[in-house]
Amino acid sequence: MNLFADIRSLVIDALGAMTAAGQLPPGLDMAQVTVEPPRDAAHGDMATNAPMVLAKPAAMPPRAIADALAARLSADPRVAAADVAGPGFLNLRLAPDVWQGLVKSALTEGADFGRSTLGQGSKVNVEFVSANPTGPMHVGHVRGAVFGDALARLLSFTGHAVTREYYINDGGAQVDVLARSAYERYREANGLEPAIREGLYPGDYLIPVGEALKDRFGDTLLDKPEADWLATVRDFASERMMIMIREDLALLGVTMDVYSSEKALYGTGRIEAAIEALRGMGLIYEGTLEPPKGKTLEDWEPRQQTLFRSTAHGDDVDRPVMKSDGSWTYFAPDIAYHYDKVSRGFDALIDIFGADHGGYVKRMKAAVAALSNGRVPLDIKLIQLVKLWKNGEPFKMSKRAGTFVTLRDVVEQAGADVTRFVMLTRKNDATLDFDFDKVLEQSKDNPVFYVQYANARINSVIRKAREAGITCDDAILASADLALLDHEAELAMAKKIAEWPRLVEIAARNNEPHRVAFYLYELASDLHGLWNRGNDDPSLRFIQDNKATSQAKIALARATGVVISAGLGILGVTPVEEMR
RNA sequence: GCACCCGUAGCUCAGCUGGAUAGAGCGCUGCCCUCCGAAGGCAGAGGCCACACGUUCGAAUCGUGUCGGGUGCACCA
Repeated sequence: MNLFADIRSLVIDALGAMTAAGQLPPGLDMAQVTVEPPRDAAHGDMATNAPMVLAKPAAMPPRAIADALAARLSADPRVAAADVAGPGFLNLRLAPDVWQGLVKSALTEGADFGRSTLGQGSKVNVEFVSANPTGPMHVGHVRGAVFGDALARLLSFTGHAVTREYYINDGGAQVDVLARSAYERYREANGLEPAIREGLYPGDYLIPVGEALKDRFGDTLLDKPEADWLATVRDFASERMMIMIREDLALLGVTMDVYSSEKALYGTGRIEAAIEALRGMGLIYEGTLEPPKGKTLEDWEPRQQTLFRSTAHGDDVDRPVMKSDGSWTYFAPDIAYHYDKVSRGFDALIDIFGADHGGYVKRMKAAVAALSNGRVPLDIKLIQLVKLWKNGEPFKMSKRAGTFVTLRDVVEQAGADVTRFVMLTRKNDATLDFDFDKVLEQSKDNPVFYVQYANARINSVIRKAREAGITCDDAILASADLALLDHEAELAMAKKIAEWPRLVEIAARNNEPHRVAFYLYELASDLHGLWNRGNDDPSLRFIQDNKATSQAKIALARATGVVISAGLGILGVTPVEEMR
């Protein structure tokens, strides 16, 4: 149930009736008509801009439209008052039983309250993490993983058919480096001195890989030229790395539906097919790029290459798909991979990249636009850096080669729930401070705690009420006499709950899960406020002497809890029942 | 030089598809527990929404330009 959508329908219907009655000219476009909460609650419960957006096309003064519309809306029992304000705002005040009914809806719909059909079952592919399989996940990956997972949950909740996908970058030079690094650990496992040269991965995490190589191959790979073992060790090691990465993701509570391999694209003709598809559109040509301006490259020389005319779809310069030696650039398999996603029938693609890949956005969008004939939108969300803090100072990665702050470090220190929530308390394109001390603090400084505390208080009320012999099952609460919820503070709480379905849709439309985190904070704040008003005014306490009154008030608390649980569910955070 | 992101209270940040007197937390001042968890709440002070012009009935929001900060810029992924 989305009350804002319901009232918007009411407004649209009223406008239609006005048109039929000759009060408005026919053929007006109602798409711009909105119903939203006014900025100031004193203005009413909902406001519509209809008179103002229709004034010009209807060639009528906004107040005239507003007056007529107000008269019609007032006839609906849900509308307690319709006031024209300012230049032509129409402020609606809804009857208390609308809000009381909303509390009931939240209880009967439970975990489905706020669920939306916005996506209409459209198939959305969310590609995220996609870390190179060369080592454990580090802190830089965590935010992208959390964001992608929360976005996937949000889109599922709003009626999209979501596929979570990980693109394994196992086709480039970095997996060869991995292989050479693992080979040295293999030599070490065989009792030889490893030569961890400059440019190899020195991390300890490869020691067990070396031992596993020894278990599998004994000493048969020793003293052989690289060409004999490189492919074998590379496959073995990158497979090991992926196992480790999956374990890391599991620590965060992130799972993938599909893992796609870059390497698997080579030798299958799929890269060639994608490039040929573009060539068929006249978007592939042989040419030479200009040197970048304003930046002197000492070794720059003109090169004849195979280029993708990405400028035809909004990019700044054309991009090479093939190196001058005839091998593919990294961009070519990426094109093929996105071509594959398009041909799998997705209606929309979302890529989640680190902010350092910003320069890659236009060309990727150009490729998808071309390959899908503009049918499939690609949204690329760039995830900004996370700055770690500890003891009041920046927490630096150690300079010691190979020791960096891993995902595991973060999760073990802060916990998955806290990590996830905090990572989502900022827009994806703003840098985020992650303070190890603060995130574990039990105070309202810490938004995770604050929201969890609200939920714990709700559960505490229900516990106490049950001890007092009051039945508190959702079904019972939903059928309580909610007309007893008539205090302005209680109705305000219900109004905040009513915003949830609307908020979810806004967040989903913009691919912005952080809005959920901010909303939950506000919801928790309202709950804490209501709770404390019970100190001054005993009639606002949730548990009363009268059983029926108690149930009505507990129903409100429980409805709040339903939304907190649903919201935390989208963020992938477990609601706590009790604070410890 | 070009592209992308950002510029909102002392600090850290929200702000929807343009809407009314621009919000929250921290910090500062002062209050509230014989009362469901004070791990909380209430109130106050604090703003040229970087700047200029433009579009509009209306701009923090859209457009152009300037200034300031970040990031990325040929066959590395």
